[in-house]
Amino acid sequence: MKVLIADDDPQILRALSITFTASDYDVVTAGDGGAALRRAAEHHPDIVVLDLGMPHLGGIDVIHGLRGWSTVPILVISGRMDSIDKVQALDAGADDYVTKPFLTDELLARVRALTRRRLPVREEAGAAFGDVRVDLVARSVVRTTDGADIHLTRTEWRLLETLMLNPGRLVPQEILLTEVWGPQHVNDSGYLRLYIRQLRKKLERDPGSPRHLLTEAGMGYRFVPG
Amino acid sequence: MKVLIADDDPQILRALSITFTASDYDVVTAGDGGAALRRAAEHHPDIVVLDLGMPHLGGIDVIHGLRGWSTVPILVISGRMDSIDKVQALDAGADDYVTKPFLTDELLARVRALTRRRLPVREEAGAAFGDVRVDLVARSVVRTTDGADIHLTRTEWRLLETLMLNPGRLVPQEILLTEVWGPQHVNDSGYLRLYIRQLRKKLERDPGSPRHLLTEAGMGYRFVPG
DNA sequence: GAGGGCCATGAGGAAATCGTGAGGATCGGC
DNA sequence: GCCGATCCTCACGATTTCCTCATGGCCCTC
Repeated sequence: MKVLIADDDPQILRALSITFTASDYDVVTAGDGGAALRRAAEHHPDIVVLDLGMPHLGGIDVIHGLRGWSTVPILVISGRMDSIDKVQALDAGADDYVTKPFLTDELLARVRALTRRRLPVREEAGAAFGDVRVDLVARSVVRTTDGADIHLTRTEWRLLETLMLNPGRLVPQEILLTEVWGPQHVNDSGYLRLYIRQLRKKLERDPGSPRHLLTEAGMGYRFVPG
Repeated sequence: MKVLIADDDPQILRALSITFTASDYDVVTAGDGGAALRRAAEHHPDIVVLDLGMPHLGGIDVIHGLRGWSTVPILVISGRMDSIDKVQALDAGADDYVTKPFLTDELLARVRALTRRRLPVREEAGAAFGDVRVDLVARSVVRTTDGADIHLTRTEWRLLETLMLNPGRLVPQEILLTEVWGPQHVNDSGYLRLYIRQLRKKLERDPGSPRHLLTEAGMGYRFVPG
């Protein structure tokens, strides 16, 4: 489980890092709003812990920026207890709001509550098709003919996940590029083609004439289960 | 949007009912834990607002009971600020925890944040007519006679979508050309005829005498569902 | 019944898009 | 620093998609 912590106070940043690391999270940190957005696009965290009071690009702006392309849970930390701030942050797209000072136990419990929501969606996610069985939660692919494990890289997983979470639906190139390579991807689908090929090589019975990872020229790709 | 409010204090129950009703929620109430579980099973609310301090069957028990069969978002209200209570409730399956006294605005914002996650359940836009069923969201066409997938190209989709979003209405050529080929299209409807033909070939039972993609000479085309 | 719009049809070439192979850049572990 | 895994760049056929062109039918007008 990966957490992105964004705070302009180095001391708080450090304290939170230690807290989350001690609870077995992978921690990514950002010292300002711009860095938070870049880190999020780069690392695809499972949860974002965000200080509302950052200079320049503020917390609300970061929420808007993230929500432009991501549905990652966002927990806001703030020193301000005003109702207006809370409402503004929550309506901008934040999922929870904690005021300083807060207790570590409560923060961790709220993070658990937020990340738990994602799991049930993915628990059902996964499917068997062709010669393979894919488990998106466990991140494993098994070939059903001989039981061999098939290894996918990080980028391959992100791409496959985006496609498999929309079974039967056409997923536009733009969406795929944004989900896998972040919002400021290069507008060239060169590497998208490359990774589709990789997936077909590893998952399709006959990569030359795919039956489950289909191309729709000029539009995008489609995952067909079964 | 339907909310279940569970509290043993009739006064709070009434106040919350008024609050949520004023915000256009359908309100279901329960005065104790047992009633809360029964009402939830009966009414399938979109969100549950739960007081932790109910006698007999307490709030934690209700959370456990609900989580046995439902993933409905649960927001807990409590007079106790102890960290241990919050952690216990959140880890039992609650999604948010608010301590009394609280502001109405904040409560409503938190409820919005919790229910927002559920919305992206895609609604199917499309229609069935003739021998085919068209899903504009998934970008798929299935022939109902034999279940075969019918493939449309990008331009064909854009044209069909423009027509289907105006069911029964005449769509002028000028509108179609602008929607499909952009504002500075060539003012010749040569390719418009071509793609109408393509769509008829793929969607109409008898492309020679179309029943759903109709020509109105000199004016435009009309999509007739059914 | 001749002529002119307007539309349907068929075939074929231009252009965009895609699949493929080879190879260099980058990153993290040792 | 080395090495392997991973990620990305580039160039070239192959395929799909898009559009042009030419022909013929229908209907209305004159």
